[in-house]
Amino acid sequence: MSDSDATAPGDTIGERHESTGGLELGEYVPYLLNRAGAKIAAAFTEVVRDYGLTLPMWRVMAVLRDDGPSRMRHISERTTIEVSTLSRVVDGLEKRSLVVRRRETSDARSVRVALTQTGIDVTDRIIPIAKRYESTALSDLSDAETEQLKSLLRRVYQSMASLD
Amino acid sequence: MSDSDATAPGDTIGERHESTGGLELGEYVPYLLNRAGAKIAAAFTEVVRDYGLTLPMWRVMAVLRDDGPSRMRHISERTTIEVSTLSRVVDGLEKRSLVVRRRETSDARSVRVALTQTGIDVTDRIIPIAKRYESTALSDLSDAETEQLKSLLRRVYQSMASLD
DNA sequence: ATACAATAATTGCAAATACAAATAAATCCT
DNA sequence: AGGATTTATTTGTATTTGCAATTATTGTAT
Repeated sequence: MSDSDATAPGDTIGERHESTGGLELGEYVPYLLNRAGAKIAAAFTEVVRDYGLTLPMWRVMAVLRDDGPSRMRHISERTTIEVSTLSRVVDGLEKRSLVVRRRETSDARSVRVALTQTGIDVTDRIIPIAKRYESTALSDLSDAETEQLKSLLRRVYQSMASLD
Repeated sequence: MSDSDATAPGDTIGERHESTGGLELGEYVPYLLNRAGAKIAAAFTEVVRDYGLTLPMWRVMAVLRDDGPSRMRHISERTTIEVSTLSRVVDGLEKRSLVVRRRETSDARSVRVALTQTGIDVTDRIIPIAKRYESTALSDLSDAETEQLKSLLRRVYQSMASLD
């Protein structure tokens, strides 16, 4: 399939830089990745807003539901939210009684964040919607292609993660 | 790697639900997408900082290099940067003499943003670095797999874009 | 044990961001 | 043509973010 790029070749104004210079964004993986991710994020931001949540809040909750009570550092790594930012996101969740912070007994520097029952309930109410959105995103892909995509994304992540 | 997995099973608040409940983040495409994108973005943020640029600034410049002089609306769509935010990003680029704003002659509501010669030069100096980072991200993938990934990402984007 | 570096989380603060309102110009309608 | 409507962009403002500094605790070396 030829690329369905929105770039009209016969643009009237301004010179184009077709063959020379450019990055060819339509072929540039970081661009394609960001674009796809941003679209899904934008859509889901609206969903969680109906539950009084921001997207970062939801991401934290999803991680806690999946991994169980966790330390800030762990949540930060899994959500890609900076710890300092995360600290305030958790403030918000705590204020809404969706999570509790508790000092770790084994290491008093650490904090253990856990969903409350309300937090679990809210998360479980949103999860089916999240899955529906995922289905929408993948609606044009066969099951095999979906698995292929997941695998490729994991490998790209690994390659980048090996840098730090 | 090797996560601190400090999940104590006998916890009172927020039990773990292995097979049930959770979203299985490791299988959840929006998560994988965001994670891979965030890693690349983080890495490249450091690169462009050496050029006195933020990542959004760089994205705008890359679009302008690729598409030629463009309107705000167009740049906003291509970069997924909100127009109001974009307006201030362009302010910054203009202050650095990397772009110029000019009123469109055909439609005086619109603004045409164009790279200056300096802007072109800076962009062209960063592009090879961008390509190197892309190569790193894709270092584990064959050429065929890379093409596959691009195609899948385009199709995911299309499916989401068809919602609005 | 005692000082010294490393780790976990929070907080201060400046910069970046998003939403809504304002401004300005083109298009539509009758 | 003239008033209402839509479109393109900018600005006001409250919120969010990220970096650096701070606090508290643990690990380590002597």
